[in-house]
Amino acid sequence: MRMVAKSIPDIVVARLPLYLRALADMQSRGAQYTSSQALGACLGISSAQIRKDLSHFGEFGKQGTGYSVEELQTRLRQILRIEKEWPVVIIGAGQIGRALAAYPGFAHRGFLVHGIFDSDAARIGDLVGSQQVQHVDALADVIRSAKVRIAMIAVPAQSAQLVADQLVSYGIVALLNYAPIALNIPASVRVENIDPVLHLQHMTYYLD
Amino acid sequence: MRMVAKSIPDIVVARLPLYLRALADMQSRGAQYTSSQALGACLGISSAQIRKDLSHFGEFGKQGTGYSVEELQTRLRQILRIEKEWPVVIIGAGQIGRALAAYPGFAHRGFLVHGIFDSDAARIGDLVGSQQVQHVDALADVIRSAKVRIAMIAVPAQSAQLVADQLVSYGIVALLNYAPIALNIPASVRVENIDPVLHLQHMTYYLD
DNA sequence: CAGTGTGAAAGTCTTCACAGCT
DNA sequence: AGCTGTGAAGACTTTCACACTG
Repeated sequence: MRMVAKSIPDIVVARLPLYLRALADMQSRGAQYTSSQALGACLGISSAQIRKDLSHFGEFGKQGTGYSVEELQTRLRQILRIEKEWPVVIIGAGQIGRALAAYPGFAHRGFLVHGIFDSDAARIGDLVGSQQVQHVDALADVIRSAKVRIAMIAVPAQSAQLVADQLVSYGIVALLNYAPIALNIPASVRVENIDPVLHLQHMTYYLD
Repeated sequence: MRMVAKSIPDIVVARLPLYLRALADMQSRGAQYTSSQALGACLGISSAQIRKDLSHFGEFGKQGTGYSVEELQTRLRQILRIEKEWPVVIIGAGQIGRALAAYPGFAHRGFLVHGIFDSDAARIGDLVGSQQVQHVDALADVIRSAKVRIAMIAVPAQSAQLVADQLVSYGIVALLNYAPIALNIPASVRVENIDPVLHLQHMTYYLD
C-alpha cells in the first residue's frame, strides 16, 4: 500500500488568510514574536487549532518562544501563493464595483486591480480609483494579454450568470461573486460568494 | 415531530439563508414546488443534507411531491425571524458605506436601512440612496429611539474597534464588520465579518 | 413511484494532553 | 519555565440507506 500525499482540508486553508491578517496587525503594533495562544486569543480560535493547522504545512515555531511574526507571514504568503500580486478584474461599475476598485485593502495583500468593466456606455471612461471604466467588449483581450485568472463580479443578479460564463470562457479560474445568486459554474473554477444579507439573516436567528 | 430543546448547530442555521435565497430565485422563475434534490443541485449541496437541516425545525415537505416553494420560504423566514424588517444602521459613508446604503438587496429580505453615519463633517448631509448622511453624534439617539439592534461597520480599520465599542454601548447586539480586522467584542454580541481579501487569498491557494 | 424524514454509519474537525525542545 | 507539534480521544457533521407516505 502506497502512502498518498494527503490533501489539506479546505477549512484549514480558509483559516490561513485570517492568521495572516492577524499577524499583519500584530506587526503594525511592533510585535516580533507571537504564540499560538496570542494569535488564538485575538481571533477567537483555540491555540491547539492554530498549531494543528500550521502543522499541516511544516514546523514554523520555536518551542518556548513561539513564532516569528515576520517569518510566519512570509511562510503563509508562500503557502497561499500571494508572494507576488495577482492581477484581478472587476466586472460592474455600479456602487459595489466602484467601491471595490477604490478599495485600498487589495494592495500589499496579494492583489492588483487590473481593470474595471461595465456594459453601460454612460459609465465608460469614468475614473474609479486609479482606473478608467472600460467596456466589457475589451474584457477578453485584457484577460488574455495580462493573463488574469481572478475576477470579481459586481453586476446585477440577472446578468451575473451570463457574465460568469463569459469570464470562464476567457480563462478566469477564480471568481468572487457579489451578486446574490448561486452561480452555475464548472467544478474546475473556484467560486466564493459575498452576500451581506446571508450574514444578517444568520444573525437574526439568534436575536430575540 | 416534536420541537426539541436541543440547540440547532450553528452551521445548519448558516445554511438556511442560502436555501431561502435559492427558493426566491426559483419562485421568480415560476416554480411552485421543489425537492431537496433540486435545491441541492442548484446550491452544490447534497439532498440528504438539506432534508436533515430542515428536519431540525419540523416537517415541511410532502413525500412524493417535495416542498412548496412558497410555504418553505414562509417557514424559513419565521425561523430566521425575518418576517418583519429589522432596522439597521450603517457607520461610515465612504465607498463601502455608500454602496451598502444604496444596495437594493436589503429590501424584502428582512432589513431596512434606517440611517447612515459618518464623523467627517464634509460628508454630513450627502444623499446616499434615500438617506442623508448623519453625524455619528446622532447615533446613540437614533439607535435607542428606533430600537436598532443591528449595525454594519464600514469605517477604516483603525477606527473600527472604537466604533464597535460605541455601538455595543448603545445597545447594538449584531454587527456586520467590513473593516479588515478582528474586533474584540463581548460574547453576547454576534459579529460577522466580510473581507473580500480573505476569500481571494483562500482561492489563490488552489491556483497553480 | 418519487421523494421525505431519520436512525445508524462513516467521515471530518477540534480539543486534549503530553513528550520534548529552547 | 514556556511553548511547539502531535497522536489519540472526543465532538461534530455528513452521508447512507430505507421505512414510509401521498
